[in-house]
Amino acid sequence: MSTPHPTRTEDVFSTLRHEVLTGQYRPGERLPSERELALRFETGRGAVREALRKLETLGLTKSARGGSRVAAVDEASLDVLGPLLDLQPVPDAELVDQCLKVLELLVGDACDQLLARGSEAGIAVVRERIAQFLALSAGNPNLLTARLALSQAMLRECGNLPMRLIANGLRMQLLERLWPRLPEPDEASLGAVKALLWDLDQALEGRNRRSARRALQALTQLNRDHLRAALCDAGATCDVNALLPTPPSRGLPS
Amino acid sequence: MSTPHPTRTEDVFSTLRHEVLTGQYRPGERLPSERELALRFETGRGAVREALRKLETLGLTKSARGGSRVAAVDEASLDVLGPLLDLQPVPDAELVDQCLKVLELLVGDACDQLLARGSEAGIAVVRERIAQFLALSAGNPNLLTARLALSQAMLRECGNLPMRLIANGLRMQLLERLWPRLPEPDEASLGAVKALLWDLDQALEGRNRRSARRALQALTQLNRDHLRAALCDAGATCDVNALLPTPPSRGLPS
DNA sequence: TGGGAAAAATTGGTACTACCAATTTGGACT
DNA sequence: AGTCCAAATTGGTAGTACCAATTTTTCCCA
Repeated sequence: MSTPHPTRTEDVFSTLRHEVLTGQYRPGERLPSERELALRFETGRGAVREALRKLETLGLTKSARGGSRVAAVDEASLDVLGPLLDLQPVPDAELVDQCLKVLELLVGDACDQLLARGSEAGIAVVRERIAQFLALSAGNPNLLTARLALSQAMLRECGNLPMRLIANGLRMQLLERLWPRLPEPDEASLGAVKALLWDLDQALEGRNRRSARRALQALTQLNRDHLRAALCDAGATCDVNALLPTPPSRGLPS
Repeated sequence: MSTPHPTRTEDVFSTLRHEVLTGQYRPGERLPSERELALRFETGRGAVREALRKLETLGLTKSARGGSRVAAVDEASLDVLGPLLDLQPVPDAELVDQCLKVLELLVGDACDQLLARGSEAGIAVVRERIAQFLALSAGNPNLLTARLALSQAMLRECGNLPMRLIANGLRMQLLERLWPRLPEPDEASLGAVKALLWDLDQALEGRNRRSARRALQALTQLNRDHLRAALCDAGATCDVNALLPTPPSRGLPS
């Protein structure tokens, strides 16, 4: 929003997206006509149309002859999460936590599937990632990258494509916004993480699904707590529902 | 694919999407120029550009001055799942099963969160949905709708927005393709479902998270088995990886 | 006065042209 | 071969014109 957008289409797109997400147009309401929008943004109708196609693909609007209408937010694509986090200067702690909860769920199940299928190669890959992380010392800038590579490997090796797509999408949108705010791990917490990772490694070696699950759970809980604290310190709000425009009144116009 | 697309943009979009998903362009490879595509589809460059914007929003391509390039499939949005299912006349049984597995995971956790938070109103809503289903008899065409309304209610009431977005997206894409193939529940299986739903209802009343979890798990397992059988009978393939174009060669061009 | 059908204005869909700026490509030169 | 520069290519934007579907308004008749 502060940086000038590289293209007019992107400008129109992100502005309209923001306006829809902030509820300036209520679900089912008509959007201004393309010609009006072109006039307002001082651009050609082509750029406006391209922006509308993008909104439509996100599931935020429906275009048809006679006019475009906005859709309810929870009918939208997962990809609106990022913009939703951008609505406030500091991402909403509750929403971030919900995302992490879903990620925890997915990674946990991925690990379970991995062990259940007994994919030797997959387990080996994941364990190698763990080893790579454990080899890093505090202050190493690659710590986060290594940590992410671990969960990514787990999701890849579990063989569940939808799971991978979801996790990738979530991670992308979160990372973009959270990277600068991620708490620098201090000695103590890094030690805790490493201990848990060591547990996880042992569980993987012993093909112990319950232990692995427990270690992963503790690991992500640690992450969630740290991140929530960091966000709240930064003055984050903590109420998802306040972000959403008008609770869907039953029976919106088709 | 069989039905003629309502607009030229949609035509170009779905055709290109199909070609990308079937691997006719390898990840990182350049797409034909907009002018070439316009020529090929016998349409104006505007329509082609709108289609490209949609592909870009899906995460399947990246456009920049100098040319558009296709991205790796697992960097795409969750919304490519539907088209991915369309690659074959009968949706791939394995992929569908993976989707259901994720849905099961989400609904299960939603139920857990619901009980954990002890939201009286939410629990009441869900129990009402259960009652509505139990009131229907075999052969009633609303059975499926009622069944879906149940899990939808659970996801809505659990208060986790990302979860709702994911589940909605998954369900939408699955339903569109699977609705005509959904197995008509016979007396016996309907009875089993109703018994499990009754269990679930009891668990909800008693705020018993473990029982609820178990009932839900059994319920979705039933669904998965039925659907997989139906798809395999219809001659579905059963190998997700065969669907994906070229396993991502490490280090694709930026 | 109310309802409904016809006419007018609006709107999205498509096509075509022209020009700019960034990138890519290919060849000339060192 | 390696480098650099210029030309061709490509995406981004602007503008116009027209069509077909939809919406809105108008007006007539019961």
